[in-house]
Amino acid sequence: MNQLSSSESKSLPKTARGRRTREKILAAAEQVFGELGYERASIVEITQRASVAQGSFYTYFPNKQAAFTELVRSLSDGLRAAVTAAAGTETSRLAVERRSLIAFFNFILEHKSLYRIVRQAEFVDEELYRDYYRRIAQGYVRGLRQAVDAGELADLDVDTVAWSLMGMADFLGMRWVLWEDQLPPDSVIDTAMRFVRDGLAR
Amino acid sequence: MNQLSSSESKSLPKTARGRRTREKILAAAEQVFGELGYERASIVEITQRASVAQGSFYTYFPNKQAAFTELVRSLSDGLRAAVTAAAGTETSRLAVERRSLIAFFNFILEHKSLYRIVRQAEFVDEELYRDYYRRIAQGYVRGLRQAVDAGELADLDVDTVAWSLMGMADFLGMRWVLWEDQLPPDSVIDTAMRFVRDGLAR
Amino acid sequence: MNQLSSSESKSLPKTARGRRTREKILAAAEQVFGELGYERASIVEITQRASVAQGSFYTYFPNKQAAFTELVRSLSDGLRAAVTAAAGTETSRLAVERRSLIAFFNFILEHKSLYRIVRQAEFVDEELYRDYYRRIAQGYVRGLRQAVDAGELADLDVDTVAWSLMGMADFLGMRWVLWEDQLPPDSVIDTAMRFVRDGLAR
Amino acid sequence: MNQLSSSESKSLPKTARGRRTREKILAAAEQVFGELGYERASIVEITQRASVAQGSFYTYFPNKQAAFTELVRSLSDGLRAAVTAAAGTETSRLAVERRSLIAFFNFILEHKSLYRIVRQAEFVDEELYRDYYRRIAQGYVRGLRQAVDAGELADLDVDTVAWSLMGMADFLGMRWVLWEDQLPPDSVIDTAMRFVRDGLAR
DNA sequence: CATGAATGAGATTTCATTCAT
DNA sequence: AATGAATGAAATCTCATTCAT
Repeated sequence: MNQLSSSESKSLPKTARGRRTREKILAAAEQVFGELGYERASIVEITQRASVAQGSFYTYFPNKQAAFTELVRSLSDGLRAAVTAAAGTETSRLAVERRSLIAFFNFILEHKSLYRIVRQAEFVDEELYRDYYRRIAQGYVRGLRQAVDAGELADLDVDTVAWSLMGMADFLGMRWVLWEDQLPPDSVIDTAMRFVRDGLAR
Repeated sequence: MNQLSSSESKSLPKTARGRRTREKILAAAEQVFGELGYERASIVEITQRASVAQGSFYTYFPNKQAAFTELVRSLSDGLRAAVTAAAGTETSRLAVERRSLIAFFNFILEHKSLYRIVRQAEFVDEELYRDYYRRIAQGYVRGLRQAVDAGELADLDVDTVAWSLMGMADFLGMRWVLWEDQLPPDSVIDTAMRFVRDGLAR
Repeated sequence: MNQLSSSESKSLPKTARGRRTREKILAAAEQVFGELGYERASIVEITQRASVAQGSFYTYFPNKQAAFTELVRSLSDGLRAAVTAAAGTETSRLAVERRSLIAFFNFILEHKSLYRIVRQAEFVDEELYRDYYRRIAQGYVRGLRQAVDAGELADLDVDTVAWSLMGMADFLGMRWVLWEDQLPPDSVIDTAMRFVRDGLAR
Repeated sequence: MNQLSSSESKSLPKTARGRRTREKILAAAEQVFGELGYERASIVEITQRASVAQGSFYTYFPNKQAAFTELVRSLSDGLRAAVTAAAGTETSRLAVERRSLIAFFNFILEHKSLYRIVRQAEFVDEELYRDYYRRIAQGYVRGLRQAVDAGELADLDVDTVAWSLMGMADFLGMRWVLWEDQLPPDSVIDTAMRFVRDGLAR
């Protein structure tokens, strides 16, 4: 399910040493893309931070874009995994919502590059970018539909709600986690959850 | 419509011919920045589309970034003006909210470049980018605070709500207006407004 | 009929200065391609010899290949013009043949790069390369056909003869002009012409 | 068939396995050099086609050029052997000439890479390139001198004639064998031979 | 004001060759 | 002998910006 299926990699390393080098490059790429954006991120910068020669980049990636794409995919997978895991055994939709939101905030606190990388994706590979959001929306839709079916929520248009909730989370994350470099205070989470609870109530 | 606070412009043109040239360049820039993103947009491309010589760009803007900044400012102003105007004489917060939302959708339908330009701004001038959202948030905050004070809404943390509403609108606009190139169907707007109404109800 | 029809040029210079620069670059390119071959010829080397900045190359040619192509075309045109002019008012086929041969030798003595450039063309643009020879062959064919029709020559397969004569001239030119940097001695020319005379006699 | 005078090879393989690997590499090199030319041919491409690791190339050749040189030598030897063998027991110069020509056409039909490889040689190792032609010319000269001495041919300058004949053969081969991928039709060979016969007649 | 040429820094990518295993 | 990773120099090309006319 994860990035090993990514067929865009030039050639997956066959030795342990190779694997290590590839990881170093990807890690550096995450940093640099996050800091400078796709266009301003240069292979020189990436390889320097990874402490490898410029040419080594091309041992593992056919070009700049491929590394970027792999990064987006891998972050996207990581985020969805983290959020899914967070839901745990909760059953009430609202409890799941709260935990997911917190998991999301935690994830981006760890990977602050995510925001900037995803937003750059819009200009690098539009489909990739849309897919990122579509996939997250799908998660919301599935959860919401179940809850509606179970009579737990009002019978709203789940698509609209999914994108609304995603927008909320995204902007709260940007405002507090990204810009202030901290988890949002409880008051924010409580307010947001109350808003959601009532907005979706039957 | 555009306030001349833009102090980064070299010198505003004095002749009518100059003004026209400047406008042509800015219009071309909006197109090109929107299509290609800041980095990939080139002065050659902009001046070609504007049908002026490359050098003429520098008659009106000290550099690429200045033109971009002015564009962001001008779009930002335009958007806020449109939304404010839309509110009109409505008094109920919800009615204002609905009209604003629709005005927002209309504006970006006209200026689809707005999204892409604003998102590029993150990598060109971070302050500019944050300001764009902060200013819009301020508008929300003001309105919400009044409504809360008037007892029209529940006593929620207005900051959180402002960013949530902005996120909702932003994502719905992206999903329907930007990606599908149309105003969202009524069902979307209705669902969103119901959600807001109940979420904010006392 | 000449290179002004070459549509591959990025943009023909509009000013006198521009025209001069373009010429300087082409002249340098002829040198460098001739000395080093297409692949080893670098834009740096070309622009240095032309005493212009690297970027200026791209003001006049979209890429390395375009400059090369134009060069081949222009040399090809030059050669054919020189040979045609040399024939002058001679009427006997053999006299024309002798003058053409000498004109050919003179031309390549002036443009020793021609050989090497044309041979590189095989790897740069195969059609271009073939055209070069086909066009020259055409010239031979036309002349031969007339002479045959006039009963001046034996009724041989003109195509075969054309390519044979071209091959002879090419190799004699390579052996004496190119490698020894001199016009072939009279003995060579006389022998060759005697060979041709008898070989083609009725 | 290949003489091991190639002193530039690192060390000839001692095991059978080694010999096989070396051959695989050379065969691949012939292909790749023929298709892409010397500069564009890459070691990666060669070793991939030979199904060996990149490093293995350097087990058998000190560098790219050495492999190329060996290839040229080996093709050159092969060609001369084939042509010599074809002459067989013929005694008339013209009969020998005809058989040689046909043998030449046959050889290049089998080794179409020959042309392209030899022409690349001009830019890789000029001496090698000249030697290739000089050696072939020598063969012609020897044969012609004998025929002249035997009173079979007119007393022409054999050097000039040798290079002329070589040029003819080369161009006919290029035009029909290389470009049309077939042995030249009989009419071509007959015309060429008639031309030679009369041109060289006493 | 407007034009278009000129500049040169910097970016991506390729590839022969070396080296550790 | 063979493998595949690592290296780094060099090449092509782009483009914001400056300048002469």
